[in-house]
Amino acid sequence: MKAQNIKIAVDAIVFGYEKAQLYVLLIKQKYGVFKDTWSLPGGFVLNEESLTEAVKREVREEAGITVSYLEQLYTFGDEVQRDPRARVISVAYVGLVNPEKLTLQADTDAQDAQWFPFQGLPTLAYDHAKIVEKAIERLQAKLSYQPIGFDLLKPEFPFSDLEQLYKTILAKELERLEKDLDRRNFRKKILSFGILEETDKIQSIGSGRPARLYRFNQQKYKELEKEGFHFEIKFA
Amino acid sequence: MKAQNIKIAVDAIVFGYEKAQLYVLLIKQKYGVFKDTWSLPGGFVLNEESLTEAVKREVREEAGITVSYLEQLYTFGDEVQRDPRARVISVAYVGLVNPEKLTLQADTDAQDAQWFPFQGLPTLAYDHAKIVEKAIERLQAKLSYQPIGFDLLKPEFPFSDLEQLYKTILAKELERLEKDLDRRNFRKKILSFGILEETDKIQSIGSGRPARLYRFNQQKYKELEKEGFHFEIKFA
DNA sequence: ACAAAAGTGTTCGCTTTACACCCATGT
DNA sequence: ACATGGGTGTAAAGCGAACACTTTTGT
Repeated sequence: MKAQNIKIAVDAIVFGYEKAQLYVLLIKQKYGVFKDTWSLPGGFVLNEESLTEAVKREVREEAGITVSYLEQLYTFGDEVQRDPRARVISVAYVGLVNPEKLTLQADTDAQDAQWFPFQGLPTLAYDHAKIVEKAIERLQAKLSYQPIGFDLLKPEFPFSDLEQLYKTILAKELERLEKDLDRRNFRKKILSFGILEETDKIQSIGSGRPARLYRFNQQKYKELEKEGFHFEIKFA
Repeated sequence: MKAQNIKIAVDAIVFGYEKAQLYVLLIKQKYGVFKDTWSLPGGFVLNEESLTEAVKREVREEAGITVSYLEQLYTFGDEVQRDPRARVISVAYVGLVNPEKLTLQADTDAQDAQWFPFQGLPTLAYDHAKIVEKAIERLQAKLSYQPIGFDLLKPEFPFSDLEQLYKTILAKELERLEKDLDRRNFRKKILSFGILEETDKIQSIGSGRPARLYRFNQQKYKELEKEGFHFEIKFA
């Protein structure tokens, strides 16, 4: 039996959200067959680091960004051919960042990192299109049964932002079902969970009545979860 | 930068079900530090095979079994230390087999393969206990939103078998909620999906009224799925 | 005053739940 | 005849869906 000659890499698909737009972080490749092609941040795992460490390191090195949520997505092991001399297996992660980090510093190597609107991604290197597809499915699914939307918002946000986030990310789904999020029902539902606390801040943007800001209470959520509570927002 | 020295392996957690019992397939290790310890079937991925091929091959070689359902579970990459000379990353898969395959042939290397009742697993090698834990969570979760229970039953089965399967696998969950599956409601629900077809066979086992056999119509399910149908059985 | 966004309750229909008796066979 | 498991309907409650007007600010 020949010695195993497979390399292991990680790839990150990092989502950001701002002003009713979902963004994906991409890196321009500098070398190799895919030179000047956009790709997801990622790279080979070092011998001494864990997989999540590797992902975080790559995202930091390539874009100067720290994610606020990270979750393993899937391991793509059948077709990736990154390096002609060796087979590569890639463990893909989904990351979320809050809007403060959406502006990229031009430090380090970050010149070639850029946020792209999810609608309107360029052609991607390797099999990254497949990863993106799986990632958006996961994001959409998780949005309906886990409170991860908050990781894409500022720590304190008006209710309408949360609502708009759901509308944006689930747009395709809602369209297919010919449904729309009902503002009142959505708010009622979320508030009934008791995982949001209202701050005493009120924010006014342009015209219209100013909005009260809310904060997600992670701790409260974890408590409730232990008691058997399930976050769930349905669209049927 | 030192050359990457990480090996990639696959592990399979294969579930079987029979007579209100959930089983897990285990292999007795023949060599190494874990000699004579039970472990999940698995091993290193060959250079030329895909991950799923690797899993299927290992399960075949080590237990002479072919699974009827296979799904990637998770990639465990942070702590596995299988071989003292190299780090090992393991991609775990969940497999399901129907009851016909629950009797192991004594051919090939299968002498050291054995089905263990899920309640009552021995101490496992490596980090396999962690894999088992994640796998049962996945199995329980999927049971409620995907029609995978059928892969654990014979192609034609009485309704009570399906019901008992759910009761068995979700026992912990039902206990925690102090709920029980209602026979009538369960049946009504499942039948309302229109993914079961009744056969004209009637099966009599011991005493009691004989039961009509049903068959899962995979094709019908796929059609419905395309139209936006979601299989779902709740326990709240 | 008007435009723009935030905030708020009620009714209706459907889905889920709870619940008990008869049926067909083996012994 | 009795024991065993299979098969069936209905009523009440709870939840999700639909829906419109008032409030507060900017211009």
